[in-house]
Amino acid sequence: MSASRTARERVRAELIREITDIARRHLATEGATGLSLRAVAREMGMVSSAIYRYFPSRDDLLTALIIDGYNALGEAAEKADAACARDDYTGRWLAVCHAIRGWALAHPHEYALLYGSPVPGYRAPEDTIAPAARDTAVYGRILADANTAGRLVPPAILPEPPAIIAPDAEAIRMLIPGVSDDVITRAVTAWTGLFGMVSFELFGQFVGTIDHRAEFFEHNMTGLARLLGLPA
Amino acid sequence: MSASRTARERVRAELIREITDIARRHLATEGATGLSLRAVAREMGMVSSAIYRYFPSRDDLLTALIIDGYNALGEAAEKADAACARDDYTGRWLAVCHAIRGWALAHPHEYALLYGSPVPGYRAPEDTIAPAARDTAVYGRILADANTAGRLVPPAILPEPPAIIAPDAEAIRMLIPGVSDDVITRAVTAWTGLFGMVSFELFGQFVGTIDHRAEFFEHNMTGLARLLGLPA
DNA sequence: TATCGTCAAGAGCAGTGCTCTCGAATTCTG
DNA sequence: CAGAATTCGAGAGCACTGCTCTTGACGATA
Repeated sequence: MSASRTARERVRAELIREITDIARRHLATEGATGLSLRAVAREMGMVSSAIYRYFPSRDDLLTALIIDGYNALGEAAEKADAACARDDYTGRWLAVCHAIRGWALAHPHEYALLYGSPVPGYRAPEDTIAPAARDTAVYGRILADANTAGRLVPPAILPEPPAIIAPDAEAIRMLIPGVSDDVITRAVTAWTGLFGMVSFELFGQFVGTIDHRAEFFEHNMTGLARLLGLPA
Repeated sequence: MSASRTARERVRAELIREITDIARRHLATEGATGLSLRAVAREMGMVSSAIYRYFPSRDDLLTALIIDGYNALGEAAEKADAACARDDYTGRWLAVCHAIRGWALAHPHEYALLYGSPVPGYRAPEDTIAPAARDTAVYGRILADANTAGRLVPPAILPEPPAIIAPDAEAIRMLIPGVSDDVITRAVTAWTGLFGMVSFELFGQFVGTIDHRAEFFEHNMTGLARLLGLPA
């Protein structure tokens, strides 16, 4: 009986996959607000109301795309990290930076969906949290590895972090075990700096000022690596 | 004759102001995609088509709001800077950081319009470029002042910027006259780091990890000040 | 074979941006 | 000052959106 049941479920899963594929294509060309359930249905040769059998609302379809996006970005980061020598910590950091930037440039609308302004009226459900942490997990592992190898030596140019942020640091330490609060605040600085730079480039803030964006990015990420205390 | 002419123009200008005011209120509550010309017209007791006499399209209304937003943010930065002692360069930088973060937290949807994902199908016209540079002008002045006073001493922990970014640095030097290419790349790092942190906080990336956001922000901006070479 | 759940289709509601036309008011001109 | 020209608000209408509800058909299950 489960055979016939899975038969139904299989065609259902296949349809869901087809919907998300088309939706992702529309998202890539039109952007988030241009994503229309009716247009997706039209392309599938379906009537619009039929889509609602598979996605109860537009937001649910958006959620599926967001989860896919986080996973794709996380996978890109993982692959870039895996291609480096394990003890080349700076190289791993830079590889992840370039992977994230590269993915963002290749999928601007998807990146905007993940790290841009939240879609109004849309509230990210719990399901998106786990995949969202996939790239930061890669990042944390690099820093933790460098730290345990004794290769994370932050330059003493910063004041000590205030004691009040200790609980926050404790939470972040789950991703970067073994490091000091000082390293954790530096890690947040570098991480936000990375995405700040990618977002500025992608959202047009560099138009007219910075042309050699890859080189500028590379240099700045190297600088953040130094601030983190990664070896030169 | 110019009196009667300005009579018409005056009521026209007044109506435009009223439209943008209502639109800004709607934007603040509903967000950019929730901004509806018909809703604005309804609130004005106008019929929807009449709005098009004043704003040829929704994008034009959006452009007006964007320009207003850049000016409001720039003014907040200017005021924060002006309230500091001229030779307290670190204090001025921190004041501008907090002003920008404060404005962003107070006007999240407007901030998203300026620094979030670009509205799909919307192309920023030339008119937005000048107001957009208002806050960066404040920033550049602080660094230039510190530099001419000999109080900008960047710690020697970074490699030299590659020669290929020299033309970009030259363009940016218009905002921060007199500084080296090295300082310019650091300035970009700090500036993108500032907005990266504000965007992360505003767009929900810190939910569940960082709770003491003001303190975390303050500490990280202080760190970026050190990286810039501003005095302790 | 009869039943029951799943599904696509269609109509319909309320809303959107935007265009067009048509009178009325207002401004400019002779 | 009268007539011409311009500007403006109102209304209807087009094509589109997300979403709901009902209807009828198909296929799996007992």
